[in-house]
Amino acid sequence: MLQGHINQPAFSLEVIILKMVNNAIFVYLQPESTTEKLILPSTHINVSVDKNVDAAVRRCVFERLSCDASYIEQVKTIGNATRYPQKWMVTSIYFALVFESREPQQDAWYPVSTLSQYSLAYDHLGVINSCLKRLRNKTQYTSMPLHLMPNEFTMTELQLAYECLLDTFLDKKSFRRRMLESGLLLPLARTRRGQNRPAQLYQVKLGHIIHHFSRNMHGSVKEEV
Amino acid sequence: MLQGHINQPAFSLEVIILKMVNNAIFVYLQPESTTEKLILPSTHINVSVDKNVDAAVRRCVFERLSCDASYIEQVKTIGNATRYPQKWMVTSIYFALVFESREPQQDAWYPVSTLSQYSLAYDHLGVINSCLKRLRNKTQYTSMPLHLMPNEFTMTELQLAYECLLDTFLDKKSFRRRMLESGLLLPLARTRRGQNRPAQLYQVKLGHIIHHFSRNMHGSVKEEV
DNA sequence: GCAATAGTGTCTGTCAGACACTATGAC
DNA sequence: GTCATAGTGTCTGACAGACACTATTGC
Repeated sequence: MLQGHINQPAFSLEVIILKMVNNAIFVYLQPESTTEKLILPSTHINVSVDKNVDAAVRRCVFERLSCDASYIEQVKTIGNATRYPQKWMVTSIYFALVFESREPQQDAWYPVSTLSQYSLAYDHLGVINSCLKRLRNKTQYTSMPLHLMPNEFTMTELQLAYECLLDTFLDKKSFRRRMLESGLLLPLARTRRGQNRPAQLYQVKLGHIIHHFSRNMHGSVKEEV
Repeated sequence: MLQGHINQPAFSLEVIILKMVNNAIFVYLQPESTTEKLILPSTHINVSVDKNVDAAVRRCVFERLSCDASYIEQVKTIGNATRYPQKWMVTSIYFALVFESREPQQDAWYPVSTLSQYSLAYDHLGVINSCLKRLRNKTQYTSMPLHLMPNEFTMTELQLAYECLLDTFLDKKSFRRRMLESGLLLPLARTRRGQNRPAQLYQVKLGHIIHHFSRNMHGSVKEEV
């Protein structure tokens, strides 16, 4: 294992890679080699390859998924002597949103709603939960969930993404109004056809990073089933 | 200078210490020993003293001001090979809000509005500005400025703090409504007397960290003078 | 009384929530 | 026609902004 200078902490990165498939959020985890417990993908800075920390995070994602993250955000940097045994370690935690349409089958994707059923190493369950909390918070007042969407999507699909993150129902009219008036979406000349009225397809406008709405969105609580 | 392992970046902390005196924000800066340019206070983790990164930040503040920070927040962690010459360095940037009533005279406090007149080392001016931008953003929808206040304060003093951070005028009625309805303030049995009607004194309720309002506050633009 | 600042009453505007409504496709 | 989902019209309620008003002190 890499070690820092004797008097200096080592530095590592951990990435919470999230994707959404069929209105459920999945996180990418891998078994720890010795204990078989699940851990977050992690890497160290490779000073001869990585231009900066963000680049190292994107490398970490690409090495595992062979696809680029739509969005990465630094959540926090934790550093103490106790998180990992016998080592004063500083770790920057990131989340990475990716769009990947493949079904999250037997491989390394776990639905975040059922994480407590698995055995996660260290404090990784807590770290994931605090990041999800942040993502959910930001979903209330930003356009962040746009980064979980495919290239083309309908308004209903976007609304389902928001609803899945917030775990509430949103009103269709309010949601459309908010999104359309934000000017973030580009209506395409195409529609998605089904057994019903065709739905307008949208794209995220070029250059979008994140939009901060001036009011929060709450929605109505989903009933317990 | 402390160095990380040959293949690992070194880790450091930089702290933007802010205080408010007479409705102006001041930042604590110190001259770099060799160039006399101004730099942010900075420290390295001392693995035998610091319990965690936050503790190291508080130590950094205390060593310089002999007082505790009211609030610290990690802004971001920057890491690359170019910010400091010849060294792949990872740095966590924090801001620390302190209340200190002493006049910011000849010593190390600089009004943030005039920083461009001074010569700051490296990218420190940019780092300070991006942190201030964040503080200003959060001032629009959180109770963060409460941490810049003394133990007891009037509603008008609090409003002036918000106005100074946002650089806008706020409506007195809306501001009072928002603050009082938030339930964050404890009215004291005391008033501040002057040449006018005495003003109710308030204290921040115990346990307050930060409150997120459901709408932004904008205010009206201050006229150019 | 006046000056100064504290604090209120109340109207408007904006936007989220609610929810009934219409529109357009497949069949 | 029916069913299904897309999309609209329009009212309400919460809360920020505007601004004129009253209240309480020192002098």
